[in-house]
Amino acid sequence: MNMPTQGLPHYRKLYEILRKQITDGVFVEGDILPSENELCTIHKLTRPTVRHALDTLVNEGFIRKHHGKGSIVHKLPKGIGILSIAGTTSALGKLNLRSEILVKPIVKPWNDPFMFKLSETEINSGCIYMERIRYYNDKPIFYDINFIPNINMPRFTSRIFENRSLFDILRKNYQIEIKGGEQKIRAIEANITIAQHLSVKVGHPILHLERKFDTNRPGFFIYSSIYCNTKEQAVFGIF
Amino acid sequence: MNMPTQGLPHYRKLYEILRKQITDGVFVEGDILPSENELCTIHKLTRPTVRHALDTLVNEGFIRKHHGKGSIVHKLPKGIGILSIAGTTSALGKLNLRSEILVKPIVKPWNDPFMFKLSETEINSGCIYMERIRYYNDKPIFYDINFIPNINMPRFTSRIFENRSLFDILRKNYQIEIKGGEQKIRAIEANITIAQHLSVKVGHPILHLERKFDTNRPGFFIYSSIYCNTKEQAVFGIF
DNA sequence: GAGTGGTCTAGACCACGCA
DNA sequence: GCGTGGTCTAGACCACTCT
Repeated sequence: MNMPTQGLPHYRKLYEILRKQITDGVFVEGDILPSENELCTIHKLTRPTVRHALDTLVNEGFIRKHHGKGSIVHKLPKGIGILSIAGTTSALGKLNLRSEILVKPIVKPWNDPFMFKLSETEINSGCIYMERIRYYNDKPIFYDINFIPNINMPRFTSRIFENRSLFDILRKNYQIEIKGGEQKIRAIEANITIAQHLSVKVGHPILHLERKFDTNRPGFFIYSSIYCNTKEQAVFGIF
Repeated sequence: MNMPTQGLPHYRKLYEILRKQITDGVFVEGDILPSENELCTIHKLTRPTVRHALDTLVNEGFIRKHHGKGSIVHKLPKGIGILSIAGTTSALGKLNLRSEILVKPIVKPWNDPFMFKLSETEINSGCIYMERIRYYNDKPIFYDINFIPNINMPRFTSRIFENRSLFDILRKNYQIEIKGGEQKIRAIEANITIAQHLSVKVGHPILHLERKFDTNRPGFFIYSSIYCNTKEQAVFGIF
């Protein structure tokens, strides 16, 4: 399940260790992590390296630092965290997240117009298209449509996605890492399609996220259009 | 208008310089910034310091780094950027943003229930409450309600807010800096109050953000509930 | 005063992109 | 091959918090 820490830079290894300890409950909300100097001696690293790891945890909202006190574990979000989440950081509460493929990956031309500006290369290659529903506590919460450039993605359309993270597959089979991204956020009314997929009435307010992910492949971006029913569960973000 | 750079750490000064050059158009989308080594010699700094400044710009979406190439200026968001924006980073497109006070700051007890859990100290102190409408291109886009703990905030209720940033006033008059925060995001239907303030029909889909800001004062948080009409302008975020 | 995180220096070696 | 950013070391001094 977990990725091996071999080959990763030191600060990343330490990050993964501490992150796991927090999500596993070794450290809980309000706990103080070992001090930077202690982490240095424990892991045989120097302070800039340790601080790099801690900075990442701060950016992702797992800890907060307090000058003169220490690094304090922040409360884990109670809602569904899909914002500000990138890289190996996967959605929180994933134990309760189940996904179901609505449209299996197929190769087709890009939608026109598209939500983001595309490069010539992207347009000429076409895209791999798939639709998914994600359930939270057995209720359909997310209906997402994904667009992946059809550039050097062998056998992608025949892979099994059920209950597997799209980003996990991209990382493990194609060595594609998500480095960041941007998104447009809107509140819209559910149309007939969205209403059916999310089990709501037509006209129900829906959160719409249009996202563009940066990857470690230059010029290679992943796009998602996500419709989210926030009636019972808010989407959670940090900044 | 601009804050003086005296007293700021070196990496922060360099950040402010580069950020201004980007927002002022000295560097435009696609331009490559001077290399890290060049910035070192220009500003008489060492690489970790320069990198710290660049890291901040990356986190806020102003630049992207490409291994072996350089730091490339990212396109500035076209929508309204109020997510992932903290500290001295103010909203983009602010030239077109005008704000109007709906309810002048008054001291009152906290709403019960409140959108976030409050500490005993916060509850016992009461809060400073104010409501605002913000216009984008002369259309009402944001209706926001702000809650500030009434702890050591002399003369706050008599200050002039019209067209001034709340965060600017907090920084300049009370030395309060925003360090980060968290938010809950929902799509809701406009009720009668929201509909009036944002000039939409009752039932119109509205983006609702409930935000909690961390500050440099320990235990001191700012809270905002923001209703946003995203019909014409999406809200923009980076991650 | 002791310990914490915040800032900074002055180097080093590596992997990547490009000509 | 060269310049770029990515990682890392081994120190240093300061400001803040708590006792």
